[in-house]
Amino acid sequence: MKRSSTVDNSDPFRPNMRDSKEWRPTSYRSHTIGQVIELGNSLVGTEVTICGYAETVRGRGAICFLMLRDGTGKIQAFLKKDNMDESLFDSIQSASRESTIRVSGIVAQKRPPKVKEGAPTPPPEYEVNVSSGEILAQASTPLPVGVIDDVQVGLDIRLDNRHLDLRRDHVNAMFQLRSRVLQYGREHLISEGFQEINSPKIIAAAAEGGTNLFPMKYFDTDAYLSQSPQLYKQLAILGGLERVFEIGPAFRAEKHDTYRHLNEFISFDIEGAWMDDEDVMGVQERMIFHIWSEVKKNDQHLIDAVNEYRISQEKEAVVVEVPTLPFPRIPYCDAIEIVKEGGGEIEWGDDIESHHCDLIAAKFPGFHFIPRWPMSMKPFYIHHKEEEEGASGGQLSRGFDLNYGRDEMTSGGAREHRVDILEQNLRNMGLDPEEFSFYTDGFRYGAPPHAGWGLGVARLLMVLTGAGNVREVVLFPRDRSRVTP
RNA sequence: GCCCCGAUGGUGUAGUGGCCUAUCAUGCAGCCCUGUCGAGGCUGCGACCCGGGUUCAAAUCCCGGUCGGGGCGCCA
Repeated sequence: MKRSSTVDNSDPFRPNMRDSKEWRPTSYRSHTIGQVIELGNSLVGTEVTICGYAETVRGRGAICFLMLRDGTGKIQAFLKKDNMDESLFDSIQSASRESTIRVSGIVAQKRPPKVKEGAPTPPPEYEVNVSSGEILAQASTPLPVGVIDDVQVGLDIRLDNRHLDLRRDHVNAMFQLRSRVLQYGREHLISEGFQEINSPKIIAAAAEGGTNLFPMKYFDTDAYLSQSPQLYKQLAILGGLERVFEIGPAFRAEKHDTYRHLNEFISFDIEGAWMDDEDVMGVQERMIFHIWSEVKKNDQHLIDAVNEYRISQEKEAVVVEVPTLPFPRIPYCDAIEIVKEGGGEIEWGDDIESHHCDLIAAKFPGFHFIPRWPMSMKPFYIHHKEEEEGASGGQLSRGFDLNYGRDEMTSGGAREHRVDILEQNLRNMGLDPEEFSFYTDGFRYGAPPHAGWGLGVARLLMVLTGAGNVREVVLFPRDRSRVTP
């Protein structure tokens, strides 16, 4: 992982939004703005061509300051009427904010700003003394939502104008973090021998029962959008792929409307042969440890961009605290006791609801696993051992959840590999094994014991970025009332 | 599916029956300023969600609708 460690992130003009050192020139620009910032002094005196959005255009008369921003950073372009074509100068000077502009000129060290007496001298900054340029596309006015305006915009309006919302530093940073989280997660799983697969999203039958599926027409037959890759990743394991993962969409036609639910979401799934629930909990905690460690090591500038906004909103800054391994395991039976001790009304066999999770989170504020749920509360494909029973005699399962605070991140478990028990589980849950023959047939010819989990990517990002709503960390969220943009 | 709440310029807000030809900020338009950097100064523009009702009088009260917010259930 390459990363410049010399960049001063405290400087607002050097947000270092992306590591752009290796980007090649394109037809439109010789350098990214991030490169001009990072290379700084070594570029002084050389001509560069940069492109970006006009964040501000200041000054009237014979000089003009154009703050240009691209996806890698921001830099000031300095325009002087004497140094360039007069009509071009006039048109850039009167360009609307967020117009895209290309400028060419010599890199120079900026004149230092006036500082208060006794204040430290800021580090040197660079600018481009423009000699030529071009307005690539003029932005309409007024902007439907401000990019740098000092007003709070509601989430709904922001999502209607996501293309502009994304131009805001902290929003952009959150999506860069999302990409990093997926990258580090992949890296880790590949290092443990997992291979990436893609399962079908158009399916014929109810995959697991339970949640509602979106129906669709597949030519002349009825089909559904997949609610989970669960059964297909198991089939991949039965086929000898040993360790697989998939990062893909899942669709649920539930009419929920909360900060943590969407009707389309990205599920980060794994499945591994010859593994049980403990084994895959280990994979998960190591993967989260790796993600957090790498973000802390490489991406503090992105966290800083998020925090700069949070502080302006008088919210607490987020801190990337790498969790210690192993994560606490709080078996379901113990969790019930904790809820009871905390004054919650709950009995063995009840689901642990959000307000119950608050009581557990008071004792275990970070990531924690809740293994060994009652079999009756888990899907048919979850494995159980007959001899494992709860305090009141109910059958336990090898299913687990991973929670952070009050929120569930993951659901997983050891899978049932014994076909006769699998079919009995289906019947116990009121499902017809015949309808699942595409799945159960996979178990008839020798099946390895296996285990896996599914992780909600946006929920994990909520923890990392402090976002209070999954919609913040999903580009174009799909919820009960939103299918556009 | 259940419960609670809300809707005022492009954006975010103040306004709980007459003081509203509606507040403030931001924005936008224009002018002034030859190195700004949260630029500054001046002038102007722009709004009461829709439909019905109560009242001498409705942004304000009532009913319906639409859209949105919060909580719950369910889940990842």
